[in-house]
Amino acid sequence: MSTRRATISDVAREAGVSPSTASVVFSGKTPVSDATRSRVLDAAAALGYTGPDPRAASLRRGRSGIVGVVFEEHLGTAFLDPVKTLMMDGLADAVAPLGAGLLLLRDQESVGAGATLTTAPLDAAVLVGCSGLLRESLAAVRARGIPVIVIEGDAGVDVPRIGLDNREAQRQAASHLRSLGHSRVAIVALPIRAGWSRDWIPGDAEITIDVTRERLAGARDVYPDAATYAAAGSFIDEGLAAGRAIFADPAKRPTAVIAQSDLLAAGVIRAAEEAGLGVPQDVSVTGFDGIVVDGLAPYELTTLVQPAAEKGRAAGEAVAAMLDGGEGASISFTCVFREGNTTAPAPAE
Amino acid sequence: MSTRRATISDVAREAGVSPSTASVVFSGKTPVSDATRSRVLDAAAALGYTGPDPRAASLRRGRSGIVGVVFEEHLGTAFLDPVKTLMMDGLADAVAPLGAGLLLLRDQESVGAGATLTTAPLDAAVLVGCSGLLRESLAAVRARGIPVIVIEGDAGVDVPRIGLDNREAQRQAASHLRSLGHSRVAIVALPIRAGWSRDWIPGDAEITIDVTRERLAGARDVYPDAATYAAAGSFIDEGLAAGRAIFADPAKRPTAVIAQSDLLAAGVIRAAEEAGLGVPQDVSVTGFDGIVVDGLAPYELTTLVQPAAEKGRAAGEAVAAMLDGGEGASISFTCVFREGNTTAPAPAE
DNA sequence: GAGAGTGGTCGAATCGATTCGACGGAGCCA
DNA sequence: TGGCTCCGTCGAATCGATTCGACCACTCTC
Repeated sequence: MSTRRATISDVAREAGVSPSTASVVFSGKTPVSDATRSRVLDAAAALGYTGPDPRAASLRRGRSGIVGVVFEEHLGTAFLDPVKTLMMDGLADAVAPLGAGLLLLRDQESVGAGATLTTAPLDAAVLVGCSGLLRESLAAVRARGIPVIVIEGDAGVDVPRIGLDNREAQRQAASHLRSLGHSRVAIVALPIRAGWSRDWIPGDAEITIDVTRERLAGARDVYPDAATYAAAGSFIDEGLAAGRAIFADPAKRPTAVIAQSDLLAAGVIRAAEEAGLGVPQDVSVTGFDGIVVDGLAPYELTTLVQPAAEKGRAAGEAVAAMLDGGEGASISFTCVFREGNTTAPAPAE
Repeated sequence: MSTRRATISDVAREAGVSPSTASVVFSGKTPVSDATRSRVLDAAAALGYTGPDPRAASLRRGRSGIVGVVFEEHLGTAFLDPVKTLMMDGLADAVAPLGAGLLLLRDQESVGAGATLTTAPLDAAVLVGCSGLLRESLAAVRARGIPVIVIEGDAGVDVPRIGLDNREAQRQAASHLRSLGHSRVAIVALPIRAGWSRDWIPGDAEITIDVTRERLAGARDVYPDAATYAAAGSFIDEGLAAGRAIFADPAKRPTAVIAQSDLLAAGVIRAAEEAGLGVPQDVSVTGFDGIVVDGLAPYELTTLVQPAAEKGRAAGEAVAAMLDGGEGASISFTCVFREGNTTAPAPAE
């Protein structure tokens, strides 16, 4: 049938009230008498009206109930990272009270591609990282008065950000190793730039990914000359490959490895086992993130626990505050050092 | 300043054209002379107009460019599952040409919670699984004429679904084991219902989760009496726990284990190693999903490769078709058996 | 009994853009 | 030069709901 769907005016007419009253019955913003309410509800049922059209409502109220989350990488890749997953979780929790949902957006603006920062009906946007590509659409979004916040990235001075004390935290782990007497230490870093393939990097390599750079700086604050191998991503298999490279030459084996993520650390541990090295007797390994690494038992990583879910939650709360007309404040989170059973005093020479 | 943001009418006035013409400049739906176009664009720039308001546009066009993805579980949990992640990826790809994005929705309708199926401006909805809870909101959504499709679940006869030949596929794996001469076989199943804690289950246990039931049926088609241990989720650690339970009694050790997911299988393999059993010499293990299990090398699971990304893509395409006025058709995908190095002939007694 | 307060309902304006048929003028061919 | 087509622009209606002040009929209170 070609009869178009019922609108709230139809319902109002059917119930013999004005559209405004009918609207109020559904939104509950104003008291309505029980008699009226049930008349309207009955009329709605009779007409098959299932509530106000969200599109029209969002136009009128100026709110869509949608918070965009923008990732730099392919969606599938983003969710492979447990830290991001946790963060999303916290974010989802924090925006729920706003009655908002999370819209997944990709950073790329390729032609004919999906919803973008500029075309989606967003109330706010949360950037996870921030590449150059993003910058221009960002301007448009901000011009429109949409609150923007960035997690682990830099989107310009006036965009509030949620950060982490990466350098300080990593320094803590390194200090821990030094206090255990380790002097020959290797570092397994995260990728140093987009599209990076695993390899050793020189001490003065240019590093465009903030997290990598900061954590590396922290490690080098303690071990300025530590050999560094940068992986192609945060995966156990990458850590394994890095570990193999590191333990390849028995003569140059370090007594400790600082990995920039727990997954990398897990791989390094496996490589150590492969090489016949005991963890932590022969080699100590530290991670970063404090996530649960599935399948790592019985090891418990010595690592830096970062409040991943909290970061997401904080972003959500900042968004809420900005939507309320407040100022978005930058927040920096602190990692907590957690000693597991993967670090021990350096073996006697 | 309290000057409200510029609208397209403001731009039109500034440029000395009608609003309709200005609109057309931005949408590109109708040819416009170059002179007019640049006048409008200049006016827009002068006024700081950054393009049509998506809210208003979506009201008028009747499309929001948003496809809702509804999960049964907590978001964080959903993304822990590599199969779902892949599926999301495929889905994202398939809806991109529609100019649509993915809105994450949770199944729960708790009070004051976030965006819901009924309050979000959706063009279509994709359900991942379908619990009872969902059913009612589903009715409202469908009444509104929004296409709905379900992946791995049952939302009623008239909701098209994307399925998998779980039973047939699992039977294939079991047959493979039988052809290798295995007769003492154990099964490690996925959870049999929501909130399940790992434990052995009797042969006649009631199973409310479709995937689990179907795969189990496939395995039992070949090994009707196989002891079955149901895990609490699809994780390596769960597989490890299950494996320990299975290999606990040396007298009753099976020579093969059918795991309902690759992650479970990985855990089982680890448990076997722990128990001093070689894989595949002493015990064969099969998985299900065909994902890349990070850190499982050098093993290559004998498993059933399911087209996870394809499922998502198919869902997206079905949505596109339905949005085009077509009928949404149910599709069933087929798994491909892949022999790795985790199965071998049964050891001699 | 008059004035103040109150709970509920109504009207009308508004949110901002899109779309479709109409229309005016320019170019083309005979 | 007259009729015809085609292109670009314009007007006006429309998408569906929300909101705010006005208003009305009562009920308290003194």
